[in-house]
Amino acid sequence: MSSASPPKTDRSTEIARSLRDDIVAGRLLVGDRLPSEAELAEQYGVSRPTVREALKRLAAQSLIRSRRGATGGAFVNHLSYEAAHGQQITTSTLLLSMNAIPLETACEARFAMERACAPLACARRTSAHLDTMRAELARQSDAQLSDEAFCASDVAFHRALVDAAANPVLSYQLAGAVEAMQPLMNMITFTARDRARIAALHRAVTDAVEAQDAAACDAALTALERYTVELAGAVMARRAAKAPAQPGS
Amino acid sequence: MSSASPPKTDRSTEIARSLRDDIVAGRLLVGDRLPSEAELAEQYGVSRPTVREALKRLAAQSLIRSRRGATGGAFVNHLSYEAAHGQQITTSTLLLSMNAIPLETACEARFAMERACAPLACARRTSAHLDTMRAELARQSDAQLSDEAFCASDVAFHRALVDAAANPVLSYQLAGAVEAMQPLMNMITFTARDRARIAALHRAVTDAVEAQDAAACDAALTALERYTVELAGAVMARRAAKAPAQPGS
DNA sequence: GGTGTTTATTTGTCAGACAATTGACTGTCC
DNA sequence: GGACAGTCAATTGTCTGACAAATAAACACC
Repeated sequence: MSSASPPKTDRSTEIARSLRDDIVAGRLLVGDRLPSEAELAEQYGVSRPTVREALKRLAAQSLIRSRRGATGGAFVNHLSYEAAHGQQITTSTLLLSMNAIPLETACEARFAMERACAPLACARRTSAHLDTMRAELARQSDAQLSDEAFCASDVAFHRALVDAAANPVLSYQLAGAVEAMQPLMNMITFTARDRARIAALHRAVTDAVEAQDAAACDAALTALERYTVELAGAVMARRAAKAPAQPGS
Repeated sequence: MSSASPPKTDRSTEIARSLRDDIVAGRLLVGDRLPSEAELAEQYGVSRPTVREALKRLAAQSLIRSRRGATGGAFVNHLSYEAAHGQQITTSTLLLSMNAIPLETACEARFAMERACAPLACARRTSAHLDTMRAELARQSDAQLSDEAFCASDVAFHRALVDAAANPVLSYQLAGAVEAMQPLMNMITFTARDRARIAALHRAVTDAVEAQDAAACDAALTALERYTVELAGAVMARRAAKAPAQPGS
């Protein structure tokens, strides 16, 4: 029953999964050195290029890092928040762009999670967080700011809010949600009035966090969500009006 | 300035990044076929194995899929929720296990996000969701259940709760948080009394969802979080007592 | 004892080859 | 003319063997 079935998957995929299981299950610990490519090739009964493809798969997920030289080899990576973060953003961005997700759905998810952070942020915010939020607020009032920079500032503002919750796991999760939406937001051209209103809502959030008023913060975020959806809806409607239903082929 | 600096990264890493950028930026759309490996090798001025390593990196992130045969090749993948999900779980699991995250922090993040789903779940739950939750509740009352199966049922219960919010983006995010914690929870041996109490709290959550009472649901989840942390804390303390501070090397 | 050099090990890359798979083309038979 | 089978070409999957580059340890030399 073991060798009867022709392997449906590639050898390199199998090997990668085998090694990944070893890492996830703790049979290979952080910092451990994997056998050399030649040894792995012999162990699995394949050639070195095949092993290398498997290792590259793991490297793509930041599970291992490779160094060459006498004491080189592949080492089990310490998955930092930063690396996890980066993958989270890539995955979330693609998920959003490839699945025709209504902006409303994405917004809802994002603000739901952000509201989850709010009580913690209110309880634990430091002056550093407040300073960051106020600094971004100031930038957002600058009429010279490009739309892209405005969106970037928006992201920075919300990141500061999330970080104020002082829970790295939450920060990591939210980073994906917030930053993945930036490309979507970048498609919006903001009028001066839009910006003023968004900044005002941001100010309400900041004030609530400073006052450690979780309920007010929640309300401000809810209002911000509603306005964001409204704005985006208007943009989409305008775009749809300009390029009406795909002409049939 | 272009060729002066010796490339610090591998060629295969560069190629992978180049192709990934093409995908993320939309220059390659879902379903598009990439050039064949031989063509890519020529384009980038490298050999085919190097191209293959790059492609394997992208495959590891579910960005492409490969098929062989006359019309085969590498195609830009449609990133399904399922695939994103799987990566999310792997990443989150590793992040939790490798960063010595206090269980309290992980719990806090998870329940914060789950509470974020609660109002939506209350508003939108269908009878199917309620049925699933009640079915898992029934399983959890079975004294014959192993600890692993109990944990698995716990995960299934919370997944049903999250899915009831009817927001796929939220489901995808939460799946990582909930399932990544399962290995941690599996380390806990539950007494009959623990199980009874957890089941009771689950019942309270279910009743609140059925009654569409968001406040009660929030309260029940908060109580559940507190009890989970308490339980885990007791386990950790017992373990620490048995194996006191690492003896110096 | 300190310093510079050699050397062994390991990854990164290349070239060429063959097997396996799969769709498309083609020719035959009804 | 149409259905069916065989052949073919394109492409990925894998192997072999080789060389280059990096790197730390061992070693020779002063």
